[in-house]
Amino acid sequence: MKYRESEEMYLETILLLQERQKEIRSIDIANELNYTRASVSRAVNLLKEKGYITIEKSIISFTDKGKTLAIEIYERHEIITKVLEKLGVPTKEAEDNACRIEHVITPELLSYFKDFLEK
Amino acid sequence: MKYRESEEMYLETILLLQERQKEIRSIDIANELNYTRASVSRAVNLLKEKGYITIEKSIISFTDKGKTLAIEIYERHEIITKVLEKLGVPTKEAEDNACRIEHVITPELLSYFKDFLEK
DNA sequence: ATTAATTGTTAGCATAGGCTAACAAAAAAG
DNA sequence: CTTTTTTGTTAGCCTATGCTAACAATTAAT
Repeated sequence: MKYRESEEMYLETILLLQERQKEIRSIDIANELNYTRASVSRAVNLLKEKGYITIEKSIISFTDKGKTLAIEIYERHEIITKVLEKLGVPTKEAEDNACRIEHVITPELLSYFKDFLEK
Repeated sequence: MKYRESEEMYLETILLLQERQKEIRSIDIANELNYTRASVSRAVNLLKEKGYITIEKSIISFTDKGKTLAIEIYERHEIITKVLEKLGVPTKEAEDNACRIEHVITPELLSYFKDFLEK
């Protein structure tokens, strides 16, 4: 089973929100992802238990481990988007699909994508 | 939620098996996907209920609807594989990732992929 | 400071889709 | 034609992850 997707989306969303606001709470994530507060509440607690984030007075922050992972996911996203754009896919469509593809590709394919972008 | 993936894998597997043998039973799918007979038993019954296959004396056959869908999925797979190969990804890796990507991309992206292959 | 609004949490439901265990039916072997 | 092996099915467990409903805690407004 691969239930990685949801976790990755949460981490990525937190990273994204960090670029717009300094303090992030569950409600921000809920609004961004269009999930209920209840769903987000549970999810962030799982992220906390896994050591990806800390929560102090409802303010969510990455741990080093979490930040590293989030950045990795985001880079994956960017690389895929760029590759798709190079194939002639309009930005919106590329972004959209990168979001879906980023959770499933192998590290090897990602390497080939990097190679492709470099030449 | 998108629980499409599993269903698509089953349909695709049945199509694949049809190219190697004329009669397909649950056990063949189980062997191919490395699932238990129990899991496959339930899954094929769901496919039957959805009108994608028929089961007569354990022999599984596509309905027209199911066959059409399976072929569509398979074509998606092929197109993605070809695109990846054109980017310099070795066949095995391309196949592997096509298998993962085919369940998540939008129809629009698929169109762009087709365009890309045609020029 | 009370009241009202906004956030967060908890409990519990639902579904998809794997699994094991136990049993039933069908096919193969003797 | 029994016995053994192979298949198929059923029941029920488990996890991830969405949801609603109800309640708690915090923040903002009067």
